[in-house]
Formats: sequence, structure tokens, C-alpha cells
Amino acid sequence: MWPRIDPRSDLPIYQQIIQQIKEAVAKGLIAPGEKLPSVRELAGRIAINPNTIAKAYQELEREGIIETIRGRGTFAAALSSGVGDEMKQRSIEGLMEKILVEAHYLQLGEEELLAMLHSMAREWYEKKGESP
Amino acid sequence: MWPRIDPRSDLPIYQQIIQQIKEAVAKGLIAPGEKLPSVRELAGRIAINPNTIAKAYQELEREGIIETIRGRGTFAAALSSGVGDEMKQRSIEGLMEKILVEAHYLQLGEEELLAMLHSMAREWYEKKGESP
Amino acid sequence: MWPRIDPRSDLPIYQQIIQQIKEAVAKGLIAPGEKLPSVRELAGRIAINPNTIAKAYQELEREGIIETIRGRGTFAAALSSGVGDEMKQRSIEGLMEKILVEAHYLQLGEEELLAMLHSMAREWYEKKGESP
Amino acid sequence: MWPRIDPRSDLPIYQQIIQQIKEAVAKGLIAPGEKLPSVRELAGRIAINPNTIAKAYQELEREGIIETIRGRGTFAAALSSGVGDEMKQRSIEGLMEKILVEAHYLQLGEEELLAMLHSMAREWYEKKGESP
DNA sequence: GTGGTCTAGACCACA
DNA sequence: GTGGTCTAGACCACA
Repeated sequence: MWPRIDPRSDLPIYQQIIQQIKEAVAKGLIAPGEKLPSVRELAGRIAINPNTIAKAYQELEREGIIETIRGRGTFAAALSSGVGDEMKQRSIEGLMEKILVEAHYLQLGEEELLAMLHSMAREWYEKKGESP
Repeated sequence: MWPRIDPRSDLPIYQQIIQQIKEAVAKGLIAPGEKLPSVRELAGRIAINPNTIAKAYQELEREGIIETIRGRGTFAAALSSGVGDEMKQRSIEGLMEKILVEAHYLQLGEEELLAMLHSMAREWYEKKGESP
Repeated sequence: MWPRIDPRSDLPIYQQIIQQIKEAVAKGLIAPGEKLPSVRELAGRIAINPNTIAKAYQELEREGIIETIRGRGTFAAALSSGVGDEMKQRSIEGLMEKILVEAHYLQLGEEELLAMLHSMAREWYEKKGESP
Repeated sequence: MWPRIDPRSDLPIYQQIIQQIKEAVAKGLIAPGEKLPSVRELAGRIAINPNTIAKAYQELEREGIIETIRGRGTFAAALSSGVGDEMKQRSIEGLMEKILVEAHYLQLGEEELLAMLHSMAREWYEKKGESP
């Protein structure tokens, strides 16, 4: 799974990489313990400067999503229950609030919105159930 | 309702203003047609550079959230069904995908997550029902 | 207070900067809320590449030692009681263990070592009492 | 006593080995003159590249902690009073300064900190009194 | 003026 | 081969 970079997005490249790797892990496309491409390899593959890749990897490591083993490479980490969960919980609340605001401008009522979210969740968990 | 700005946040100030005004409108704290404070007034009130306020207002106008009438001031727009709805729909999908990714790292299952979103929506629509 | 960099130290430059700023804050040479030199200014002053300074500042911000305010600059943060304290506690234990190991090779007994640490602490807190 | 290596640590493996051997000696778990495992044996035991073990042993020999006798093996050295003591003294000061900085961020006062260090020292010297 | 991002390219420690 | 550090230099968003 190679990240697809949109160089004219207003989201910085290193954050696009972070987001897509987190997504790939969440979807089960990258299994815990699996090796990620090396900084140089990924840099070559998607034609992005290695420093930018390294920055993304370092941030992912700081978040506990991946682990670096000296001289060996970078690997998807096991799911760490616990630390920082409250912050993630709050981040879900923050995102949901944005959804509720958008829903207002779309003139979506409570039921309609929830139906939408349900079907999106359904689709997501189905795919996830298949891949691993 | 005066926006509360956190100058330390990594979110640019002008975006904090945009977000909070959109929220206030969505919550019904600002009614369609209601007058917003002028750029200068708001700038003075929250001690922010007027250029920054102006930038936020320009962006809000571009999104059709507010309208400026020359010589009269700035007003909350009526809800415009239509233009840009697909984009908003896509933005809901984008936000929901982020929620699904976070849910994975929180190790939330489908039911748990949906229960969380339900209760957040419930609370939101209740408050909204009261204010206007 | 300008950091003094030893380019041939095995400690990376950005970490030397981090350490010296933490020390300056701990000694009271930099007060909470006080402005630090800008990235460019410090880079020019100590003849180090701005990117390296920026890396040090970013790490200090991540640790909550300093705060960046967009477009304004970088400031010493107020002491945050709390988060991460356990980790710091553990880091004191780790450092103390290293001291105890060194003491063994110096053939220092318990009393001698503690006397040394006492006098070092005494001197430190005296200086600190004067500066602010 | 076999070193426990954490390949994920940001401390290089060879330094983890150095540190743990110094600790074992300081705690009396390895007596002066006692034979250490050979490079190959240790490498096999803890599943680490022999070059890495060799590097650790070389550094330990340079510091006078261990001695290699050709054809016989590697042994814990007798305590050498003298050479390098000033450097070790300075290293204690360096470590103590780091502790004082951490104490500041923990908002520990002089007495509290010293009490902590006392009790850590007490525990250490007790264990040490038992083992040899 | 401020920090943030990105590139190109070099060098290094580690395993 | 792997990631980490550092430089020089460019460009950008923000306030």
C-alpha cells in the first residue's frame, strides 16, 4: 500500500503520509509487526524527499503507531491499549462536533445524519472484517 | 457570542474564528439575518488584529455562511440548500473516516462507536432544540 | 543567556540546545512567559543552521517547556503541574541509578556520596534563590 | 546475569550492554576477577550480532571495567582507584545537574528531592550489602 | 518578522 | 542497509 500524495493539497505532505499510514493500519492493510518500507525506499517510490518521509515516520513513532528498530527498519506497532486514550476520545468528540456543524448546513436532521454515519460505519467494518 | 481564541493553538486564529461562528450558527445561537459584529468591533473585543478578523469574514462569505451588505454590515445568511452540498457531503465522509481511524486505535467496536456518536448527536440536537 | 554549543560533542546540537534551555529555565534565568530569541536570531547568534534550532524548539514545545504563538514568537511556558510527572519521576530514578553506579567505581560509600549530592543541591538552590 | 536488551530503545544496543554490565558489577552481582561470557556465547544467548557485543566489550575494557586475557577470556577487573576519577566525579556532577533540572519541572523542593535520593541510595546500598 | 515545510545533498552511528 | 543529524537555501502562511 503506497501512500498517494497530492502535492497541491493544503495538508502538508508529511501529514498526508501520516494520515494514510494510520488509515492503512486501521483498515488492517498493514498488520502489527509488519515492516514498513524504509525511508529511502518509500521516498524513491513516491518521489518525495527522504527528509519528509523521515519526519512522518518520526511523528508516527511518537504517537506509538510504528516502531523503529535500530539498523533494522520500521515496523507497525502492536495496539497499545491505554495511554493517551482520553485525548483520542476527545478527538472523536471534536470530529463529531464538526460533523454536526456540517450536518446543519446540509440541513440534515438527526435521523438522516445518523443513518448516514451508520452506513459509513457498516461499510468500513465490513471491509475491515475481510482484510485480515 | 464572542469567539474564544487560543493564540497557542496550532489552528490559525482566523480558522478558530471561522469554526466558532459556524458552530454558533449551527447551534442556533446566531439566527439567519442576525447582524454580526463589525470587523473592528470584533477585533477590539477579542484583541485580535483586524486583518485576521477580515480574513475569517471573507472566508465565511465565500462559504455562504455570512453576507456583507455594503455600508450596513455583516449578517448571518439564510440556509442555502444546494451549492456545494456535495462537497459538504464529502467532508462528512472525510470526517467520519477520521473518526473510524481513531476508533480503531481506541479499540472501539462498531456498536460502541455508534453508541458514542448517538449520544453526542442526541445532546447536540437537544441543545439546538432549546435555543431558537 | 545564549546556549554554548560544542560541535564535537557526541550529543547532537539540537539536544545540546534543548538541555541548556531546560537548564536556564530551571535555574530561573528564563522566567515563565519570557520571550526566547527567534529561530533566526538564535541561529545567527550561535552560528547554527535555523533548521537545527527549529528542531530543538519543536521538541521543547512537545515537552511543554516552551510555547509557540503564531507569528509572534516563542515563549517560556508556565510550569505545568501534572501530565507526564510519573515519567519524569522515573527519569530521576534512572539518573540516580547511574550516579550510584559511578559512585561504586569511585569507591564512594553511602555517606560520602550523599554528602556530595547534598552540597551540589545546596549550591544549586542557593543560586536559584538569588536569580528570580 | 544476562543483559536484557530492548531493540526498540533509543539507546544503542551496545550501550545497553555496557550499562547493564557496569550495573551488575556495581551491585556486586559480578565479582572482580569473575569470568564474563565470551563474545560468541553472549551473542548467541541474547541473540545479538557478535560485532555489537565486541564493541561493548572494547568500550568496557577502555574504561577499565573488564580485562581481556588472550586465549583465556574476559574478566571483571579489580577496582582501580585512580585513573579517570576526576572524569567520573565530573560525570556525577553532570548527572546530578540533570536531576536538579528534572526536579524543577516536577516542582520538587530541596528537601523533597534529597529525601527521594536518600531513600533510593538506602535501597541500593542495602541490596549491595546482601549480594557479595 | 515569525515559525513551518520541503528539497538536495552530505555525513554518521548502528547492526 | 537502516534511520538520525545537519547544512544551505527556498518558499509559504500567519499575524
